Amino acid sequence: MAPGDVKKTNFISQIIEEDLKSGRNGGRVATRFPPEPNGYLHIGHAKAICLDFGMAAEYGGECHLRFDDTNPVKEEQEYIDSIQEDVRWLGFDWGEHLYYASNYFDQLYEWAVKLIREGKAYVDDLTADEIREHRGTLTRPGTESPYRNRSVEENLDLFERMRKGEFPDGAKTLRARIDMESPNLNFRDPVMYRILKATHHRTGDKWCIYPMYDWAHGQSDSIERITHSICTLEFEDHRPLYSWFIEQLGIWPSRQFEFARLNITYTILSKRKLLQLVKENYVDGWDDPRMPTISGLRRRGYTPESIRDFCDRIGVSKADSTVDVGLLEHCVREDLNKRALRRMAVLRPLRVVIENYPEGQTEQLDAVNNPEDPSAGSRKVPFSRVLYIEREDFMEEPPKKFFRLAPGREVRLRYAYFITCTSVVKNAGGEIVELRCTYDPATRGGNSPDGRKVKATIHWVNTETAVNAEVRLYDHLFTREDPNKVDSEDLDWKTNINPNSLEALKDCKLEPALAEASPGEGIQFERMGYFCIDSKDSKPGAPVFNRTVTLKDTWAKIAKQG
RNA sequence: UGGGGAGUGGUGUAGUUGGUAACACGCCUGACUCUGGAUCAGGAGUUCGUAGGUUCGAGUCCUACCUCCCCAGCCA
Repeated sequence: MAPGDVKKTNFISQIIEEDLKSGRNGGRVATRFPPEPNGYLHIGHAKAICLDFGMAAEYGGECHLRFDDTNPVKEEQEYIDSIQEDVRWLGFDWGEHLYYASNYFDQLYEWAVKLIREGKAYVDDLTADEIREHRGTLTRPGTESPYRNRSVEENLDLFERMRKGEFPDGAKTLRARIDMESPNLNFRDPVMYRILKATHHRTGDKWCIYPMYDWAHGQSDSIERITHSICTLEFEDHRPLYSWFIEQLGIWPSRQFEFARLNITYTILSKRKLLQLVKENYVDGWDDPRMPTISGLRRRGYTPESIRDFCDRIGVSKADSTVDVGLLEHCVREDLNKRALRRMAVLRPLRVVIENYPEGQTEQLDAVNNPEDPSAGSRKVPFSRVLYIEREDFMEEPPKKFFRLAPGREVRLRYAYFITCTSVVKNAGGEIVELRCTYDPATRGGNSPDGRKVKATIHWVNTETAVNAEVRLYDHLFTREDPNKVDSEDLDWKTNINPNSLEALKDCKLEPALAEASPGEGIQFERMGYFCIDSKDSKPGAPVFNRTVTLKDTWAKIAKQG
């Protein structure tokens, strides 16, 4: 945050401040980020992480990382590892506070027994289908299960035997005994435990009954003395149940607060759908640079700072909304502009021969590393008679607003010389294969002693010393602003996948200094955008670069308008 | 048709004792520039979902209505 900026507040921080003022939790603030380890974290989670950890940090509290691992059939160690890596990479530290809901299985079991003893929970023999039928509908009340009024002794015995594994999966459930006519469906005797004879990634085969979300989450918060349990809007209906369990148990009163989840244009943020993209090979994996996952953004070249800044700017509210993906892009540009070294790289090469430049001669020219940061210094760039320039920087018949190279026109080669195009060489197919130019030796370094101005400066790479590379250009993964919008019912969101979201250019020419680029380092290819080494596919001697984001491009805008 | 939420410029948000709406992104001008980048200066755009009401005065209070989102997993 720049000095002078006003600190951003949101309704959550206001609640915390009021609680602090009233001394509600003894002046203590504890939050938690509770991912289920069934997928990789994405930018939507980053919003939650920034909020959870951010609030704790702002008010001198603590934020726990707690894995909500109550469903062994969907959860894996791989996800636990990636989640920890991503949270750390984003810049947050949970210190000693790493927990698992599965740590509390024993306590949860005891509390369940307590509720059974008090007649507030019972073992139900209804099948899943029957439970659904008995639940009623949104407008019709449910009906009570015939097993609802079993004796405490019978319930205790049955529950114990459920735990011992005497019944097959799905044969019985433990349900809270609340109100089958409640207008809030969550109160119609919610299932607390189901039988699942699955090996848990942490508790192994110790358990064959596993707690449901509603029964596990609030109690876990309470055990950890979480003061502000922040979650997304779809859990609003669960809040009364969250509080009900805590109240019945008489345990420490954690409270839940809900905010609107993040949506971004041209982006899908649903773990289920992202998993589908991975499983069905629409992308290269969870960390495909086109994915909105933290690992995908990292591989794409986004910085943790830029993601945090983004989360800061979008704010926190309870209104459903969709953020323009352009804001995310703006955040990386702004961050990278300050720190990225500038380099020259020609993505779509066009040969240029400087006819009046001595054959066999090479000179080293000075080039600034970062105009935004004088301390970044400068480097030498080799120049000689035959060069590459960007194909799109030349037009044989330029429209009025095109300032770059054209027959008879003079432009500046960045940090080098003014050149003038004298002729165009084409192949049999009429395709331009080479440009013949002359240079003005007096403009060495890029300035003309006679004060002559030129309308454009273009980048270039010396042919003899060029490093060959593959460069991957990315576009939005979806063609529609709202990927979930389809024109007819028989189409699904996958029909909106952008077939051109990846363009791999294999014949790119880089200046020599780029041979030493290291992964994780954001680099600006002058006039083309910000790029970084691909952490997976790049090899020494065969570099692969990913385009993080383009530079703002006024010409592209003009060209598009026609 | 039950319950729970939300509606402020194109987008996201701020607006906390009611006093004629602000910030960011985007957009448009211009200046400057060896990146059509960056930077700087300026500009357009909202009357606050709708209709009433209270009040000298309402985005802020009241009433009614409209629209959108979420909930009928032994998922989280």
